[in-house]
Amino acid sequence: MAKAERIRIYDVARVAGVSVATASKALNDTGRMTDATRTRVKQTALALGFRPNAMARALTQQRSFTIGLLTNDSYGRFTLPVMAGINEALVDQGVSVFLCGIEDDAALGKIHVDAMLDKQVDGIIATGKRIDRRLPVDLSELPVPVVYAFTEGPVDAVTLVSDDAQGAREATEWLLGLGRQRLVHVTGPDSFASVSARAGAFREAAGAAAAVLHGPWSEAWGHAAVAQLWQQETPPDAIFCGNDQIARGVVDALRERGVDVPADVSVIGFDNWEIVAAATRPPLTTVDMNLKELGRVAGRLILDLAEGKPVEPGIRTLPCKLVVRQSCGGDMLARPNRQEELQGI
Amino acid sequence: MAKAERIRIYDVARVAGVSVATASKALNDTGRMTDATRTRVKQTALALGFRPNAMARALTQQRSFTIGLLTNDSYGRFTLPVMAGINEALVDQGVSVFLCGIEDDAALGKIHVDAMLDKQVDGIIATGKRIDRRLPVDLSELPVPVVYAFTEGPVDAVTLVSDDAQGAREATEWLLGLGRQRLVHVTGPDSFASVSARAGAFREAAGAAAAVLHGPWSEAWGHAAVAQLWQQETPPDAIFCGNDQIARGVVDALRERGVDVPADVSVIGFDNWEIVAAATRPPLTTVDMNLKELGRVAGRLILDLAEGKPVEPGIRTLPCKLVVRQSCGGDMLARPNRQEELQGI
DNA sequence: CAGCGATGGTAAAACGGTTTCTCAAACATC
DNA sequence: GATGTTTGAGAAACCGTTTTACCATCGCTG
Repeated sequence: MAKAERIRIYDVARVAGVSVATASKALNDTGRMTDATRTRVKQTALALGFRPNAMARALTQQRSFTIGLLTNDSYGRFTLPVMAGINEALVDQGVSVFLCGIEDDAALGKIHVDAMLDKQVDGIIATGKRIDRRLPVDLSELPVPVVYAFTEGPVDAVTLVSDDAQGAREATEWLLGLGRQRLVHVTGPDSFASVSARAGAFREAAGAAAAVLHGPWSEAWGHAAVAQLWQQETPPDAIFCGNDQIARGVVDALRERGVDVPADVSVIGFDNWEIVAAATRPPLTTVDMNLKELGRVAGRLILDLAEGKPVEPGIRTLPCKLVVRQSCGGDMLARPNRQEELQGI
Repeated sequence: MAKAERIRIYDVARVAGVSVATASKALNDTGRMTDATRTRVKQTALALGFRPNAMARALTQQRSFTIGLLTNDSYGRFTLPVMAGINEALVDQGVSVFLCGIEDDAALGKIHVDAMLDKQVDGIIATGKRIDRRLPVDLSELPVPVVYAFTEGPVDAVTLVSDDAQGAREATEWLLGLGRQRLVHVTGPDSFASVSARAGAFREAAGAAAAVLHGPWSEAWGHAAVAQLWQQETPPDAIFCGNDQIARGVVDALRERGVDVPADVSVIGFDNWEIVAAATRPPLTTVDMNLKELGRVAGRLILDLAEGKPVEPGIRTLPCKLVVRQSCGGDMLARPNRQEELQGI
């Protein structure tokens, strides 16, 4: 903890033999001066190891280069990829991110939002664990821009979601393309908007008769669903699951029954939660919601908003991507961009 | 986005009929004035919804009420609980946390640390995914205090770790207490310090002859270990695993073999990574490293340091706690504080 | 050579608070 | 009633930048 006296712009100016004003302009590439002066100032700043005090700068510029990320997703399963994307988009702009987990506690939410505003964040990104629920805080009358990513916001807000329907369609078509005929969709509670969206797309692609089974978002439900399905005379030859945990349960249950995945049955998951998808035997083919990209876009949007650039309000939908592993079988070479997908693992 | 003009202390002063200086002192409970004046100022501030600009305040006070959290744990498995604890400790002090994931990228680490310093953080907490590895950045000569939590730091630093040996001992003794006789420890690579610490404690408690098997930190290794162990004439009746993923693999492999958990074999995991531990069938009894508490302590320490209070350098070790679920069997009632443990799930 | 527009630079005023210093009035002391 | 001593409050300096306004100097033109 060497309490090295921090260098101020005043020091740079003195050493370079100019006024503070000139130093500031030199370093920010603004104002007019000879090239000689500008480079001289820059060099001394570099030599002295000068780093401007972001607080002082924020005070005049009305820009703190700081944003807040609000989430109620305590496992970080959705938030962390989003956060990674945000950081990726903002780090070279020198923007830092306050992360606040607020669970579903409105009071805690208010405290954190107030703290963020006090600290003059340039914007707030709201995110969560569910696309059709709101955070327990009202962000609609804030003095800073807000972007909703993977969580519901007011109708006129800037919102980012992943394309559940398209993801489900791709998964279903992939199964059909493998020659599977009896498709079933085992998914979460139908109170979730994502569930209906995915189920709808599944039915459209697989035929209206194709069964959709609802249950909790758990491995246990995957087991139960298999038990139920294998009571029927002709069990399915392909199961598209609403998330990776259900898919894992399904795969495990099938193995216990002696049903071969992927030889007898193809299974596809949803989320590409690597820790589950990769540990399943065989590793899960699954739909990736591209949350990192979603985070990147959110970061860029909040930046644009902070800079006053015009941003069209409304819902932006980002495509999902099928990540092919080994739970479906079939001819992987048929897939044109297979290399890339395998790398995405 | 109602761009409501933010109220400044100037406005409060004017409305309350005092000078800015008096207003400031009134609100901060400093200086001398009649109680009447003080409360009048406070009331007007409240009525106007005044919130001080944290940047401006930081500039004079040399305190930003902001800290940085640096991590290379991209899954957030260890970082999120730590972060939750930190937040819990700091939120009522009005401190916000910059979260920066730096992977193992030294350049990225430097960028983020510099950004934090520019933003005048009051301190930095370093954390990671491994207790015996350092982050790829040197934090030893920083102008702000640093606390290392669940990651290695310089010898004279303030460091927080969980008590691997004690956790392993408790797990082992629990198995012995259930009457198990042939204990085996299936764990991670012995290049990990935690692995040796736990293995050492295991051997001490279970007898020097008790076997310790090393492998990767994966479910697959759990399966492999069981295959290996059940080749022997007398397989173990209790398996203590180095993490929950291995334990999950072990439990699954045993079920596939028709070995009953917990009737025939007791299994204990490590980490209490709920998403794995609770989904295992039966749910895993496992050692919780109390990372949230670790975060709380880290938060308090960094605050003390920031306020200049004396903090003894050195390694602080926090106890682990056994979380009892159903993978061990035995008389759960025997455990005195069982209720509490079950709630901890 | 007076007049004028660039050019290169500086002094000073923000930004929004806190803190130190100063001072008049009220009060106590002798 | 003259002389300290509190007490309450305000003026001004400060924190470290950016930005505005201003001012020399210079080269050019007519």
